[in-house]
Amino acid sequence: MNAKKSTKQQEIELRDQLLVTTAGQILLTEGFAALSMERLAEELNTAKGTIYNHYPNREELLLSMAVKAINKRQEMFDAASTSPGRSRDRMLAVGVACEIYRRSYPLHFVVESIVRHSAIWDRCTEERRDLMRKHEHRCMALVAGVVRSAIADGDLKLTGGINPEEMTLSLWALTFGSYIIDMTSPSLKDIGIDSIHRSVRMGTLNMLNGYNWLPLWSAEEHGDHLVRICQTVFSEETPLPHSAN
Amino acid sequence: MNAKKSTKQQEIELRDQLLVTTAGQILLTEGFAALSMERLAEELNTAKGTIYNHYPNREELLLSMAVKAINKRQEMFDAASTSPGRSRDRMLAVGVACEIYRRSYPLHFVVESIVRHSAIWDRCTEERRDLMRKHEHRCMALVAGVVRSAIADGDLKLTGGINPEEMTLSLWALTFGSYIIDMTSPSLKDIGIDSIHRSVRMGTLNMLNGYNWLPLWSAEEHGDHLVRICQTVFSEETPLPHSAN
DNA sequence: GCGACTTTTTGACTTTCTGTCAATTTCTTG
DNA sequence: CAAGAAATTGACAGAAAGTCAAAAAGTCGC
Repeated sequence: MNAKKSTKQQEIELRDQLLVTTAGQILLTEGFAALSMERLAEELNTAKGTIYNHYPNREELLLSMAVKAINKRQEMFDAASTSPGRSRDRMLAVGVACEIYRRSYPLHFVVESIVRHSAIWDRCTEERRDLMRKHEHRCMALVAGVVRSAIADGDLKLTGGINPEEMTLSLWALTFGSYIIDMTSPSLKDIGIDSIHRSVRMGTLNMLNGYNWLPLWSAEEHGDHLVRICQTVFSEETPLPHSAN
Repeated sequence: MNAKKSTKQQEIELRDQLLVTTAGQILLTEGFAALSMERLAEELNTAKGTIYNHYPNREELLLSMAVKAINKRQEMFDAASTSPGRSRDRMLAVGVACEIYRRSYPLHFVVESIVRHSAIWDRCTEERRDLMRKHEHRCMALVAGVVRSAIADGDLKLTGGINPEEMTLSLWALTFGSYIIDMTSPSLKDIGIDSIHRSVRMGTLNMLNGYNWLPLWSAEEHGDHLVRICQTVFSEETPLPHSAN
């Protein structure tokens, strides 16, 4: 066996990439219903059996896409949770990471949410599900770590019998829930919701202030810190469009 | 035509009820994948065509179940948003309504979330989708009304350019998102999340405190008010088990 | 309670997609 | 280049969706 991969191996890997990007394109432009293994085979000009050689079923293909997605998210959370400054700056950086992730990688978000459905999830191999769970727990742990560091620094005291993971969950729920509702309720604009992102920002800002996480910020201060973090921690990412929204 | 419905009409309505409850049972006990029109026909001892006489496809059946569910939710929101006391009590009552709804009507919640999927949603008639949207907007409007009354009473001032609907959305997102994550991430217990409901309660409590919604409450005060509201506004509903969680 | 008309039911049929697998082609390697 | 390994193929079986013409059941005026 060569140090370099054989021609055939390369070809297969190349096709795997093409498979994933094609699936992503179909998903984004034509929706979940349009994504069938038959369609993928046609699109790639191969037989259906070849597609099934790559992934044992449609669900596994989706989950493998989701693992790639959450991997990216974890990377961004990593950068956020180790960024410089006080604990509250790092927590804001996590929020910024979520917003950039949602804005810049819409397919990633769609895939992550599709894969949560039992109809999909239940049909995947335990192996890949475990991989997904590990990433998810790691993301959670990174954020919970920021909460813990805030407590250690004396910037935050949790009351009401809540623990750092539960607090992390409610932040995650607020963000994730907003995006899901936004994605699946196309008529939000009609009822006065201009920007889901502003709603999430203000929701988290006020939740953190409510938890008395020092230093307390006004909406203006929050906005200033947000811009700074975009420029420093995530300067290489696509900048947030309409920073004010 | 009689004032009373003919025997046949009654029979059909009866079967419709049976159809819906059977579908619900399958959904809860065996999951979405097990719910097929063929299976329903077998279960009701009729031909497939008869099932299609009731609903033109599986998706419409699900959406009709979702409309029933959101109808119940709207009823509960109605009771909450017109309950006596200051605005913050009413908002807490909405939170209590969500918790009771989630605990006492698990099928309702499952159906509401299933139906949000584009794979389902897109295949339903515009008519029924509109009905669903109307209910959803009505629920949102009820909660936003509580926010507006708080502003009118001088108990709340919104800053940061946010409007009542956006604030409502973030509360709804926190609650809905938590339940979704709880439902689809079976390993939450492993990472220190004992009670999703406590997490939601503390999250909303602190978000409202952060928005400076008067009167500000401690975790203890919040708990006291919660018990009171369960007993007064929702006394006829199944009481919350493990009130402390 | 009969005959004409309407409504409902039925299940065989078409379609669409999943997933399998034996035969065939292509690739690798000594 | 030959022989064994690996990948590809497409026909096939299976499952479920959704259709529809024929049959059965129900309704109603007389």
